[in-house]
Amino acid sequence: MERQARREQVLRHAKRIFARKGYHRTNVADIISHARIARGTFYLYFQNKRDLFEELLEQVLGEMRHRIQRLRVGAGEPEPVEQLRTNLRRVLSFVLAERELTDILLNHSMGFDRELDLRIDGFYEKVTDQIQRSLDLGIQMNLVRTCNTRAVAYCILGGIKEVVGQLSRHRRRDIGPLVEEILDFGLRGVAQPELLAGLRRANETGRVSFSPEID
Amino acid sequence: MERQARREQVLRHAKRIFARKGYHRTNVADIISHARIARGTFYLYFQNKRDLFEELLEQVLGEMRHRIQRLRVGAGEPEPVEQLRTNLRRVLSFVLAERELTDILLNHSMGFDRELDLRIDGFYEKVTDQIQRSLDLGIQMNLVRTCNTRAVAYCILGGIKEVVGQLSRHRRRDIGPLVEEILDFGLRGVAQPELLAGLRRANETGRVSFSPEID
Amino acid sequence: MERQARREQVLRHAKRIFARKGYHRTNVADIISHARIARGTFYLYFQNKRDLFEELLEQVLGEMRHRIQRLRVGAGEPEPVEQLRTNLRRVLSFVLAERELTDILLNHSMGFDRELDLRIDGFYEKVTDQIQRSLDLGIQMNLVRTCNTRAVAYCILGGIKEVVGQLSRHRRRDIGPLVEEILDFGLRGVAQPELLAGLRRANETGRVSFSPEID
Amino acid sequence: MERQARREQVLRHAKRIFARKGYHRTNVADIISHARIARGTFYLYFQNKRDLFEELLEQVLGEMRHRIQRLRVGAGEPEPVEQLRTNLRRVLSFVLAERELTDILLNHSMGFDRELDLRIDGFYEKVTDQIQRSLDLGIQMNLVRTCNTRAVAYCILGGIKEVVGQLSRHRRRDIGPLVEEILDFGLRGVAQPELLAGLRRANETGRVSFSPEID
DNA sequence: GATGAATGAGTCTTCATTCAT
DNA sequence: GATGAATGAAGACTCATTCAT
Repeated sequence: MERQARREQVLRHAKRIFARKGYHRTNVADIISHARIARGTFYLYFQNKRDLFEELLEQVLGEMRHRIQRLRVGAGEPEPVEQLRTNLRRVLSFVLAERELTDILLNHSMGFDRELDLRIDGFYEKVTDQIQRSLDLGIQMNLVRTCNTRAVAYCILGGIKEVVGQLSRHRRRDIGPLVEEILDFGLRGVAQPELLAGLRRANETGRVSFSPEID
Repeated sequence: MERQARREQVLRHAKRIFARKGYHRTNVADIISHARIARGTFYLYFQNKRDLFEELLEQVLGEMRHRIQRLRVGAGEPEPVEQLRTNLRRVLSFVLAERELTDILLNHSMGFDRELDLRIDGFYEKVTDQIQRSLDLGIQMNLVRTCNTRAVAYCILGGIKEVVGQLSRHRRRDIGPLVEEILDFGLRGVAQPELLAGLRRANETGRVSFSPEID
Repeated sequence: MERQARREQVLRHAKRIFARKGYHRTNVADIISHARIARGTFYLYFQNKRDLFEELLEQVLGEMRHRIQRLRVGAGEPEPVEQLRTNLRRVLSFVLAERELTDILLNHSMGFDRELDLRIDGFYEKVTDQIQRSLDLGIQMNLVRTCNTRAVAYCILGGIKEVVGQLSRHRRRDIGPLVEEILDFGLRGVAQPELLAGLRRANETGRVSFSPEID
Repeated sequence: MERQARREQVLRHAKRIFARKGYHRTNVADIISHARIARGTFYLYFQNKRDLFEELLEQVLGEMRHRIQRLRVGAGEPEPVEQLRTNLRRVLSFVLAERELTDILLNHSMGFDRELDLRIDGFYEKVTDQIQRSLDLGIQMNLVRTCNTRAVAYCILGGIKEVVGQLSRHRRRDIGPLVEEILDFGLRGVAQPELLAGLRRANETGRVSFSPEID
């Protein structure tokens, strides 16, 4: 367990430096000097620099995968919009809490090595799939207008990436309004026109909702 | 002229390699071996690798800046939506025509050196400003619903970046439907709810329009 | 301390090579192969080749500055001639002891880079000033004939440089007679004619002296 | 002859640049840009950079050899001191007239390649021999005191080199006094003590002389 | 002859990784 | 386990020289 603590100490420092300078401009000397360990010690805990980076990347991806949950339909499940909101909120919270980590994923994405690049690509591909499936489901449920769900999924993914990327770079405390803003924009973008009439921002809660009965 | 032709030959090859392998994994040896020139020849035309890359980057940014035009309001000017469509179409056409070049900007963005990173950031910042100003204008004209225009501008920018990024990587011939899809999504996301009733995709043209008279 | 020892090992080898081949014909490969260290190791101890050379140069200049002492006049101080003799002896001893080092200063002087060239120039300028001041003092004390002390100072400096340069290149054990020869030549060149009658080489000691009472 | 004119044009420019920056810091680009000829043209007139330099060096050495004439003893020949004076005057005149050329020899001496270095060494060796022979002759003629003529020859050579080196770097118009100063210093340094009484500087001419009849 | 684009050997420098202590 | 000195492969850049036009 001592070992694990040590690893984490180094990871903590490396994370900060990678976020600040990017993968290529960060060298092992930077990491060990900040972590206050010897050169050799570094290689006692990590196979190499790429390995350390991979681990950090896996942390972000893992946490992100965990926080982005597939929409569930069924009795007892929250409304779809509510599930989207929760997903978004979880993602943005993570960004806020681990700004450096997410900055690595979002602002220094790509250009490491073939395998890591593919892993990031794969992650985004998965998320896109999930968004697309949700849209397809929405169409089936007659909540979403018919559209090229792949293209729209990319739009949605991109929008979130961008907002999240900005969030990871700039100081910001309260994500609530931001979540609503994104959700609002996205939902309006895909909603069935018929539902749009009922879609408005409830003044009291500032929340987007499709539930006319709440209104 | 001879000189310029040579430069362009090298740029052409370098472009392809940068797009394929990214900035850091590409070395001068790669470039010269593909361009079939000697090491010294490279330095006859470019100060160094970074310089060559900067030139390519400037090509993309310059062309993009040129193709993204500010919305003009006034008699004789096309409808705002039409102007958006034209911008989008011009951007996507460029991506299709110069897939490798745009891939550099979109998929290998960031992590070069401080200055180039800033230049890319600056470009996106400018585009975001432009989107935001358009939204603000739209609100004034009562075409756009009130919203946090900065946040929404990021969503829109991100959506376009993502679609464009995908486009630069995958083969695709016809951008028409894609343009409409993005436009549709984005317009619905920001439009005044009152206008949404009149907004639909005309079956014949496949075009989004706010003009109820077309209907 | 280990570090310092290593540095000195490299300096020792570099010194020999610089002395043999000169600065420009010596490359880092030469140095590391003689010092039997790896390329990287070299840069562990020195920023670059120029840096290493600068250090050697500074060693010579420092030691030379240290060994050339300003003439002191006053009760209890040795006779001026004796002080000159001691200076000269100290300089020549150093040359003999550190033939390679002084060879660098004397036979490969100039042509490195602007800054190092200036440093050597500056050193010689300082020495010339010192010689000139001694001559001026000698004139005041009526030991030295009136003359253009600047020009004569250059003659003296040049004479010493040349002898010393030869000494650094050729094998020679005993500097005593050489010191006397230079001193004799120089003193006769500048002495007040009135004193010259009393100036002769004492047969027993082989030493030049202005002290008539010894006679 | 056209060819020769061209060569000299290039030599003239190269001379200036070599004098200013030294051999190693001067590159072919410098030379051709100043001489306003194409790269290839350079190699039409000179085998290579080293060759061009060698030619300049040979110019200085040749001219110097020519201006330094062996002392002649015999009826109808000028006095030895007068011959020394003439030699010195000729050397210094050349320095003044061809400052850049002599600067190359004197201030950037050594460190080119083995062969050129040896050639310069050889030149100085010859001059030293000549000085030594003159001293030996002087001893025979009872004009010069007994001394280590080799060592003294180096002193004299060095003195002249230094003065000449300074002269080549700094602006100076009138060499007359300088010649006398050096001559005075050198002659006093080696003269038979008996002659020193008669040696003084004639006020009117400023010239050193051993001729008591002038007095 | 003249040109200047092209060449590639030579050099320096960096930095991730290893290994003896 | 920890250390940090040592390594050497990898890569960038320069510049004297050649050669096709």
